[in-house]
Amino acid sequence: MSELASLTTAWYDTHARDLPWRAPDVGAWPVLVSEFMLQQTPVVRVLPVWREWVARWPAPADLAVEESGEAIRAWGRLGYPRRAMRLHACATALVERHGGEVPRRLDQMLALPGVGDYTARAVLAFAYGQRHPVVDTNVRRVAARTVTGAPDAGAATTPADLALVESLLPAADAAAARASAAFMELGAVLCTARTPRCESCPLRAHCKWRASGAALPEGPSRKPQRYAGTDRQVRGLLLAVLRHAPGPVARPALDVVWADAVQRERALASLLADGLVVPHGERYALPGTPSSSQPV
DNA sequence: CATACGTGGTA
DNA sequence: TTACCAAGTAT
Repeated sequence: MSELASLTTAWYDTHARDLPWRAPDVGAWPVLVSEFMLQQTPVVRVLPVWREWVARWPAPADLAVEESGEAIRAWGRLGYPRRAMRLHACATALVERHGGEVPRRLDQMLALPGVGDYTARAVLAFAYGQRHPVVDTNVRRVAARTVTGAPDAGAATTPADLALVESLLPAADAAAARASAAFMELGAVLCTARTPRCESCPLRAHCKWRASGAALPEGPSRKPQRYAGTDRQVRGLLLAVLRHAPGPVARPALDVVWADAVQRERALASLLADGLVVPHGERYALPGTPSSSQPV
């Protein structure tokens, strides 16, 4: 089964995108930062923010001494700002538990805030060259199409997915880590969800899905992902106001972002519950924002 | 196991 | 223009 890995790795050797977190001298912390940012956010939007973060906070300890509100502000418009909070909490945990280093053990990685099955293995593979099944949406799609012939993977990552991908990896650590990057790249660049470029694929002669006609799914393969009118949108609007404010913000400045007061209050309450926003008397701010005598 | 959680580009 | 989709995690 290593045929798929060797073909994909050979393709990767000549076609990989030149992404900065893949440079050989990049440490485990910048790799970890990239993985947090890449959770559900496209590469092109991550690039500028990642550069800013690793220049500003080159080690976990540099971020850990900041207020979490600084992380939220620097997160910009990457989306899912809870990731910024978790990355800040992760930096703190790295300082407290691991001397400011990124650990090399899977169980220690999985115990970190915001680090799940994918991120833990991705960092160990890409930063430390370890052999782990690195299973993201790209890899699951590539495996589903080539191996099982399905047009897409199931809704969630299963232990069977991990086992299947693990069985595809070369035995040696470094080769396995490179194959993991190669499978992801293949899914991101060629074996895409909507417009696969099978003509250019190094696996075209081995792909069960292509052999059966490579038919794309009829309707939506996943549940519809609404945004307009949801609490998520309202949270985003509220947080955008606070990100751009120099200090605590009074109610009227928040009220203007959404007409429905019930939904607005619910969104603000959830931001407070998440710790993304903290009260300053009658006003609100990102965590760690100094109180100002000049109401905004 | 399903659901909540941002944002913007592309077809 | 609507709708899909993008290197997931926590609950």
